[in-house]
Amino acid sequence: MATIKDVARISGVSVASVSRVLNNGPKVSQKTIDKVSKVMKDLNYTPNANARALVTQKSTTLGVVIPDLVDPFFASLAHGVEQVARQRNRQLLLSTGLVSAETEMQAIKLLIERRCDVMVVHSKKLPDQALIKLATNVPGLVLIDRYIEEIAHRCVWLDNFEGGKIAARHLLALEHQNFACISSVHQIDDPLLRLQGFQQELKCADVDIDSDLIEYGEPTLQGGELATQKLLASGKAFTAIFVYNDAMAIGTISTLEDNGFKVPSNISVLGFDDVLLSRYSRPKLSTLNYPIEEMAMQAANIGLELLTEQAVTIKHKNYKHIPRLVKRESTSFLAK
Amino acid sequence: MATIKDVARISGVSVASVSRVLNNGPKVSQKTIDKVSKVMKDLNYTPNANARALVTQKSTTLGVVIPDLVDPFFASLAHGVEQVARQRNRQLLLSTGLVSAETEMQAIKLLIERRCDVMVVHSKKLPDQALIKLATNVPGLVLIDRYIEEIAHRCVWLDNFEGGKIAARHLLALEHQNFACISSVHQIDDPLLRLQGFQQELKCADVDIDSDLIEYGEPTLQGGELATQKLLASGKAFTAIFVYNDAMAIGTISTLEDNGFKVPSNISVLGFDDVLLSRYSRPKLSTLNYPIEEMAMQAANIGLELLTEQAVTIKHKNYKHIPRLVKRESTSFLAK
DNA sequence: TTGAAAGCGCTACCAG
DNA sequence: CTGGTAGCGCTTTCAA
Repeated sequence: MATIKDVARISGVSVASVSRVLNNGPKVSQKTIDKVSKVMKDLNYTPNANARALVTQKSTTLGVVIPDLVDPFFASLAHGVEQVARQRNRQLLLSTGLVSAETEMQAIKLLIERRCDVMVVHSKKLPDQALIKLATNVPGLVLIDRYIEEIAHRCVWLDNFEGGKIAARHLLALEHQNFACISSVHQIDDPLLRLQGFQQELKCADVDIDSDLIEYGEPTLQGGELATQKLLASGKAFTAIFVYNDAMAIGTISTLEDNGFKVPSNISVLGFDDVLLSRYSRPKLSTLNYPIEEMAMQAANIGLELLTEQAVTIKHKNYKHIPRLVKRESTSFLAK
Repeated sequence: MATIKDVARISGVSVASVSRVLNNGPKVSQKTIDKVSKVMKDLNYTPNANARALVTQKSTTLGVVIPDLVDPFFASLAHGVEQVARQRNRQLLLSTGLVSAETEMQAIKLLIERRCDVMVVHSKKLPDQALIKLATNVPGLVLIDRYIEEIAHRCVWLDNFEGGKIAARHLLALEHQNFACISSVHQIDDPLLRLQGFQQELKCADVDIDSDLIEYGEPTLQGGELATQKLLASGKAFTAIFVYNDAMAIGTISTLEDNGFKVPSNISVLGFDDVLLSRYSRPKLSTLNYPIEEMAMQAANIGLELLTEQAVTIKHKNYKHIPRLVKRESTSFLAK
């Protein structure tokens, strides 16, 4: 592969001049530009980004750390970051495979080795302190879907608790009184917060939720089906159900209909996330929109800003997002 | 950020020695190892991958070029490559945003600038010659979902024509005689090939397909709905329909049911791709499995191999894949 | 077992 | 406007 030296030698100028035309540097004669450009083309010369990064001490990459690429939710997150990367002329570095604190740390380390200075990190397992320390080392590190007080200005997150409350309000407004809930077994705060918000709002309306009508499952279609079967097996009646995410909610609808219930005329089902799936289900799923793509874009932009601004000026900004209710077909007024 | 020099200075050894412990180099005393390791930890030293790549002239990245990350099909492709990357200790470099020959080329160029030597490329717009030339410059470039005779040993692709035939055989075996087709408006070969295969196999059974019953649309839910409406508007009868992909097929089912048809009892619907969606629809979609994730893994592995083996030995391998019929609920025997 | 030094490809500074 | 050159952080001979 041709180097800058080859180009210099063949076009009969110094490497400095070649470098100048490469970077549209100031003060280069048109003659030199033409000559060098031609040789570059002839040689099929491609500048070495690693060498450039080494000498300029600045990165042209944008990192993103997510558990998985196959989950549409994280794909959207990555997509958001990717858009910013393209727009800002950076290359996307993706690190995945996170199931533990170790792999999360490993993924971040890999990015640091590449001297990636801006990264959007989705971490649920690393302790606060580890993340805080990392943040001091990586100027453009931004956390997504997580809130840590000490680095609040670098956290873009969704208020899950409020999400639960919004869900409750919607179902209450539809005059439901008998609720069930399906939550996720996963060891992260999100499901817990959603459930707590839901219950708190219910309590405000003097409604309680029978503990037999709270079930847990894997956050998948099958998880939703299983949990719903358990709910049904309890023999207790309910007319509305708040489900941890859309995939589970679709499993729930499926199981409900297999058991002779109509959604929403007999039972209303409310999901969470508003992934593509929710628009494809029949009935179309009512859900809470989790604006993950925009959040990811915002996070990436914040990371980029962090590099330039003196962090102080934005230290006290708040990047909390509130999910938005999307009424579609799976929730309706309680039938009298 | 601490460099190897810092580590050397503080631990009182040469940079050469530090480099040796970094690379588990041969012939380093345990004493040196311990001393240096401690300093590295104290300094929170992280080796600079760019500098390493520069001097060793070898990359530790794995590139992937896809149009988009939000399309689950491409997310699966990226996921496949990502798994190989992790497994082989490489970092994933993702380039997206492809709608034209220019952007496809640009995406690939970006990877080359980073001196990425192995890449899985999904390109539909670049001409054969451009790709062939690229392949000679990038040792580990592998094409996915595309077949080019001259570099056949570096193409991992699906036989779409055969897919169409399999679809026809399935529907014929179910005793259908009156067919409709929904294809994609996109300017790529895939939809055309699928349609041709479908028609050819039909012809073998002496069945023809009315040209009014071939419609085109965007390869999305809405595209499927629109195309189906047009089909219905033609007023011609059909009992089975072969749709370009799963998203469209779900749109088709939706529209059919809105118009009083039952799937599959009145009309059978067959999709293509077998994306996650197909398992979430009701009725569950019968479709042709496109093993994109495994294909992506294979492509990545081939790229890696290309780096080591003398290309000759594998020059004549064939990486054609045949889609596999997945019978679920949306196709059934013709009702008498 | 260790260190000195050359150099990977490039940028940026300083002279001219 | 151009060339010479130091050096980014690292690996890898070659000597010691």
